Amino acid sequence: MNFSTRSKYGMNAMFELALRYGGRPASIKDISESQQIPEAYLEQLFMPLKKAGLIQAARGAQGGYTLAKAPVEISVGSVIRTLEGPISPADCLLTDEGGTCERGNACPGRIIWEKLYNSINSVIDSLSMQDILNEYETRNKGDK
Amino acid sequence: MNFSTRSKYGMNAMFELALRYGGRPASIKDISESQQIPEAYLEQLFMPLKKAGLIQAARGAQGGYTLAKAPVEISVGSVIRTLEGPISPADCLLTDEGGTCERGNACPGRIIWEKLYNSINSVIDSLSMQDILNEYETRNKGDK
DNA sequence: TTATATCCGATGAATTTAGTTGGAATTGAG
DNA sequence: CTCAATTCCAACTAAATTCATCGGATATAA
Repeated sequence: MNFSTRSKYGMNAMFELALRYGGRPASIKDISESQQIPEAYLEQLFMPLKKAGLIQAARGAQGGYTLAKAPVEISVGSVIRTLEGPISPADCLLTDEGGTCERGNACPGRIIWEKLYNSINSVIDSLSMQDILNEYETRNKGDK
Repeated sequence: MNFSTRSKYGMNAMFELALRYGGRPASIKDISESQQIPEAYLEQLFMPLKKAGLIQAARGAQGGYTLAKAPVEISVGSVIRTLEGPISPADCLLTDEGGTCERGNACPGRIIWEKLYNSINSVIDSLSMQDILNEYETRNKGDK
C-alpha cells in the first residue's frame, strides 16, 4: 500500500504552482528544480493534469504552466486521482471498470475495502490546494 | 493505490478461520477452496501470519490451521500489516525504516500523507475479525 | 507404514513503476 | 527573421514489485 511517485511528485509540483498562482507561468525546469523532480518525468505528469483542466500551458519562449483555477478551487483528490487513477484499496469496488468481483457481498474483505475507500476519498476530497498552502505556512512558520 | 492480493487473500482466509474458530484445524486445501485462493500461494501467506502469532499450525495428517486467539482479539490492522508490511501512503512517513525524506516539513505532500496515514490505520485498527464476522452476517442475512 | 499435512527456500513470469530519449511544433525576444 | 526557450508527444528501457509455482524435507494421525 503506497501511492506512487506520480502522486508525490505531482502534488509537490501542484503545490509549487499554487505558490506562484497569479504570477507568470513557471517552466518545467523551474518547477523540477524547486521540487526536486526529474524534468522529463514531470513533463509526463503535467499532460494528464492539463487534460483534466487543472493546469494551463503557455507554449514557446517564456512559456510554462499555471494553475487553471484558484488553489481553493482545486481539491487534492482531483489531483491525485488524475495522476493515480481511481483511488481504491481493492479493484472489486470499481464498478465502472469491469471491477465488481462476482462474489459481491459474499466477499468478506469487501467490508474492509469499502470502509477504507470511503475514508481515503473523504480525506483527499475535503482538502484543497489552498488548505495545503495554509498548513504548509503554519508548519514552517518561524523557519528562515 | 491498491492493497496487494496478499492482503485480500489473507483477509478472506483469516475470515474463514474466524468462521471455524473453536472447531478442528482447517487445511490450506480446505481454505483455498472455500475462499478461492491458489493453494501454494496461501501457504506462503500463512507463514508470516503464524510468525506474527495470529494463527497456529498443527502438522501432519488431520492437521491444519486455527486462529491463535479469539476473533475479537485479532485486529484487521494486525493481519494487513503482517501481510503487507507497514501501511503508509508514502515511505517518508516510516521513520523506522530509514524513511524520513530529508525534506521533512519542507515537503508539501507530507501534509496529505500524514492525514491519510492516520485515517487508514485508524480504520483498520478499530476493526476486529469479530466485527467482520458480524457485519458479514448482517449483510448476507436472508440469503440462502 | 502410509497418506495427509505443514514447512521452507528457490525460481520464474507477468505487471507496474519510474524514468529516458528523440524529435516536432510553438512562440517571445533580439 | 532567426534563434533560443519551451511545450507537446510517442515510444522505449530498466528496475522493482507482485503473484505466484515447484520440489522436496519434515511431522503426525490413523
